[in-house]
Amino acid sequence: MTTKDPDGTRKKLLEAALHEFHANGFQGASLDKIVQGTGVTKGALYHHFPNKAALGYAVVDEILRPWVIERWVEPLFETSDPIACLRGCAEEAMSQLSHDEVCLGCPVNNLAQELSQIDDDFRRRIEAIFNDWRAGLAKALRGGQDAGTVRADVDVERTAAFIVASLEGMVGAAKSAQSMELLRSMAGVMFNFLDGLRVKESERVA
Amino acid sequence: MTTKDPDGTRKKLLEAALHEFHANGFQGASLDKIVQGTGVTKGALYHHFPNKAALGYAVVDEILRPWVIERWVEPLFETSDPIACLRGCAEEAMSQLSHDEVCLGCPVNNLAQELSQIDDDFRRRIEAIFNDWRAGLAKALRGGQDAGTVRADVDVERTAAFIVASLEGMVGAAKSAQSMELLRSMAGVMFNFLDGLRVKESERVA
DNA sequence: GGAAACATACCGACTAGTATGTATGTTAGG
DNA sequence: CCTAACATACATACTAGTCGGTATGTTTCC
Repeated sequence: MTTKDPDGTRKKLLEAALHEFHANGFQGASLDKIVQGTGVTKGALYHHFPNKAALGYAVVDEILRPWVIERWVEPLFETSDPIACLRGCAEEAMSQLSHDEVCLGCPVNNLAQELSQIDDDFRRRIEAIFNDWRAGLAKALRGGQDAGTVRADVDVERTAAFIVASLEGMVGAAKSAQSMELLRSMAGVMFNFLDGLRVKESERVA
Repeated sequence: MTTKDPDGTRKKLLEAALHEFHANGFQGASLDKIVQGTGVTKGALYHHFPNKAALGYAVVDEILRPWVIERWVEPLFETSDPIACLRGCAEEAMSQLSHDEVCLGCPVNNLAQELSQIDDDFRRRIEAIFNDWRAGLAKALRGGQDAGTVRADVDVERTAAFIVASLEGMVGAAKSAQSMELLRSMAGVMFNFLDGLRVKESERVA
């Protein structure tokens, strides 16, 4: 230890924990391995977090939630064409995904599926992320309706929920198949579905 | 122990293991708890299965795989309207789902998401189930095209993959939200999507 | 300014408990 | 009577979490 750096130590622990959780799940994650990777010690870990669960909660709240919002929600804030915007998010996410990352899946959904039934505090925190996402997407679709890019008969809340669930399902399927190709195939169908939500040129109100 | 019953013992172990895995995940499952529930002892367990992983593999191969095939694939075998058939499967599945079961999610996808990255033998076995499902659905869609119920321009393989992934994603989202209502909402959007795959009445070839 | 008093950050060996898996003993049945 | 089927007791490894102790900062007060 060269010098005290509480914020840095905390951040290192969160990052290391995220990777360990992503790779092994929360239950499979070992605190010893987490601290080994950072050089930080267990004493420091328990100085910053009262227990393993609290470390997990902090990872969800302080890393995953901002990450999802930044990548998937904020881009939708000021667009009149949410469908194109969403497609852009998806394509960017896919383009940045390595083979290894495909095999690891979505860290948020991994935790959701592993822990929802086991730890209700975990579940609520993760659900907050999905709620933000669904709400942001629904609002953007609504905006698209106002702007005339999205069909008026689309139920924005339900459609948003379906889209978010499908995206996570696709990532999960690709993870299980270890196949980026499968992910891209399914994305193609999803994009067709999204196009089906558009106002058709022939129906366009000038 | 009143009498010896190897097949029965084995089956009891598989059922108990399935429930433990479903409730706590594979890593979170305890062999002691599994045997406690059945009255069978640990010696019997290790007589029938060399280790915990083998027990898990057997659950996937001998319980989950037949279960998925029976519920989701076989009904598609002899139908000329796969879209209606699939919808029927989904609605039946939803109608039989209790609140607790919604919170537990799909046992197949739970294991897939938990273990794909950790144990490749697990992953391959689970992937075999999804492959069967996707292939069966794709074949049925193809049959629907031949029968004139499904549009000819539908890419059956990719669409099948998307549908399976979306279904699992929806169940996973409902699990995280602990909400049957959300599941039904998303199902409505899914059914609309499926209807979009139909040959429209106006385009029907007599 | 400087030292005492205190607070925060961090260290790492240790404990108690639990997990899977094993070794050995007992029983039932062809 | 011999082997498969089961039971019990135990070994071993690993886990989360603890606790006494140390080092670095920060405040207080003469």
